[in-house]
Amino acid sequence: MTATVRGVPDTSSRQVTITDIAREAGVSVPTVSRVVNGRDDVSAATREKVEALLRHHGYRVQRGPRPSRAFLLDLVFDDLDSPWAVEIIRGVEEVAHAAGAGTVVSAVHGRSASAEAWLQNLHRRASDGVLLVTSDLQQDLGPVLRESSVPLVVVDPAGLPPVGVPSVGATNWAGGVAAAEHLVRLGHRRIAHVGGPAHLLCSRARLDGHRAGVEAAGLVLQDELVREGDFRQGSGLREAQALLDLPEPPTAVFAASDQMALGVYEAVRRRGLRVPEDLSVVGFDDLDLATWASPPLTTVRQPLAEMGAAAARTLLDLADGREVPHPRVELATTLVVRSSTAPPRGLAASDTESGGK
Amino acid sequence: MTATVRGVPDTSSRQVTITDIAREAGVSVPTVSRVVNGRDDVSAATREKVEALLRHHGYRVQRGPRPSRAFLLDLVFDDLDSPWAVEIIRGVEEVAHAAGAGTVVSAVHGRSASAEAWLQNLHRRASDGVLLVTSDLQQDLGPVLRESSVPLVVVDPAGLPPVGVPSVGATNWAGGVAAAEHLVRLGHRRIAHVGGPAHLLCSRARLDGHRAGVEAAGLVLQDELVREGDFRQGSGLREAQALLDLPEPPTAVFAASDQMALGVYEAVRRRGLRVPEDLSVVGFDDLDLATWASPPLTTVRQPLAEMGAAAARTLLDLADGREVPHPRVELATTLVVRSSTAPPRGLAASDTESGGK
DNA sequence: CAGGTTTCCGGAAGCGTTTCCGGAAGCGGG
DNA sequence: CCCGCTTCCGGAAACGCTTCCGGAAACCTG
Repeated sequence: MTATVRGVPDTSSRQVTITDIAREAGVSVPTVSRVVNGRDDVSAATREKVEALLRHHGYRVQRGPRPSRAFLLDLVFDDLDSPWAVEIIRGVEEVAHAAGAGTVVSAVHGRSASAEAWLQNLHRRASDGVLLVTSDLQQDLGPVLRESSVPLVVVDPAGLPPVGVPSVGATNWAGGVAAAEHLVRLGHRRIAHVGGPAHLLCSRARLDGHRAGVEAAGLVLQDELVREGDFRQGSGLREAQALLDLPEPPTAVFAASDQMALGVYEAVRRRGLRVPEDLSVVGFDDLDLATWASPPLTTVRQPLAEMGAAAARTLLDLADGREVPHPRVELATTLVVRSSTAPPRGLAASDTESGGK
Repeated sequence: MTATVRGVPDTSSRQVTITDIAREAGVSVPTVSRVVNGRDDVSAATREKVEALLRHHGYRVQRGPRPSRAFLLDLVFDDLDSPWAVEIIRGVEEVAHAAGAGTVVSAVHGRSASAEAWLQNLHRRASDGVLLVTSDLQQDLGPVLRESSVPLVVVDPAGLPPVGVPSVGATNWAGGVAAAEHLVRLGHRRIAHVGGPAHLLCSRARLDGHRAGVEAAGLVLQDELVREGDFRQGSGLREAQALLDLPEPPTAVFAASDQMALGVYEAVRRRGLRVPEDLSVVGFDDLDLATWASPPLTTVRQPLAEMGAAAARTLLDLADGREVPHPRVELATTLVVRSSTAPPRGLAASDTESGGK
């Protein structure tokens, strides 16, 4: 099968118009127009005939009025390098699909350079709205999008979203509290934090929650136990190694993402230690991989798909010119206890809280 | 901040036209047209003035000629429930973005019911082409898409793609051989296979490769050691448990996906056994999670992003009416040795091949 | 300053499509 | 056979936009 394949079957000379179709079908131009637009005041016979020709010539409308809506939602990530993203995509896609809209996924790899070009594309395809996900660009793009009057919703805002821009997030702070409380109850006193980039709102909220949960038990979160990562596994490994090198290493680690938690696992493994016997680990997100890590990871569940879905619904409301009742939504996080947390070594399982899901 | 937000700022009465803008700006209609289309034969002052009005009124083209290309690529998955997908998306998005096109991601959850509706959407938005990923729908949709003359490329074909439809895959068979050879060289004799759904081409190829690799060493792959999963973790767990229950359990497992390999990990963990001491495990895909599993997973790398990119390039070629030189492409798989494979218990590390990455 | 070139813009014509309106059939009931 | 009604379709006009072309003004160049 070495035959090559041609893309457009009929590249005769010029795009066909309804005039051509009309002439060939022996009907008038308006009639063809009616068929194309699915009006019902055309006889079955005529419709059949015209439709056949339409299909045969691969007719595509090429001037006429543009539809008021493009039925496209733009979903913009900073990067597409994590299973994280697919959860959001799934939520958005489901809602968009139900509304007959397509989901355009893009990544503004890093810098505004490509963002400029991306904006042009956006404008050309007349997207109905933009969902911006945890992006540093939020600050740069926000105003531009605002001005171009494209509906905008921010998912998991990186900072305070501009006024008038609805956002959907999760209760990061509460999640941090829950994680800390869980570990405290197990008897841990030195609970380290491996956070995300400090300039992100969600990172700060998780850390503050952690601190609050610890302090509620009359403990303090020492500075040496707070490390900054970038949500990726590598940073979890790196920071966990630093923590284990401490003269008095922690007995538990709360990592601000599941991926970093896996990095912590690896640091533990490389030391010949074990989770949770030597170190308890709590993650954040509850991605698929949390269930299937060895051991299954205790983590703070963040309903990513639901967040995407909620954001998409809000965006569709905006695009339709409906009012958005709740410009700021935070969905609840919940602690999911699995097998990566246990009482610290040397402490009898007093009021044990570990165990299966 | 309880203020509601309105989507469309100016819903005065009627959509603004360039005629309105022209009148208000005190210029002619063609001039506004030129500004809108970014022509360069407009003075800076005039352009500025018109652009301001355009923005202010939120002008959107509403008739004129449609662009010949929509600059949209449709990327269709069966389901969006795996980190798998995001790799493909990334590859496609990169190429599409570079070509100024958007990537529309959708999931035809299961059945043709929604596929029908989806096709309608597709047609309405006049997508430039469709990338179909490992879908059972390939058979159903293929012909329909064919007739509607939408360029189509199949990624990781589920079966033999229809003639005339280019496809991009990976050398699944060779990957299976590599995995088996690696395990045989470590001294394994009973190497089980946990495969994907048998009706998928890639599943069959991986199993056949496994068999071939084993037989090349003068061994046979016994039927009891061949299990069928669905590429997801749960099935890996289930099938591995069945294998471990065998009177003479295998000393190594080749799972046809990384996710199933993690399921195998979990089965081993639940038995109180260890990887690789008690069971060597090889996966397939080399997703991110393979690197960060405990222990890091030896796996057959499948260049998913590159596959997506190659498919997208092919699709763009088709959409442009260029000829596609290679209707069928298979990208190379490579074995990545990490720490989940070792010689079987009771066998001295003869010609050891385990070790770090 | 004459002549040529470039820059910038408007009038007119044209694009493919839709909308409006009216007329020709077809049909059943008186 | 006529009447009113519906169904189906065509001519003409309108739609919003683009392209073509020519002319006025500004800007050089010697």
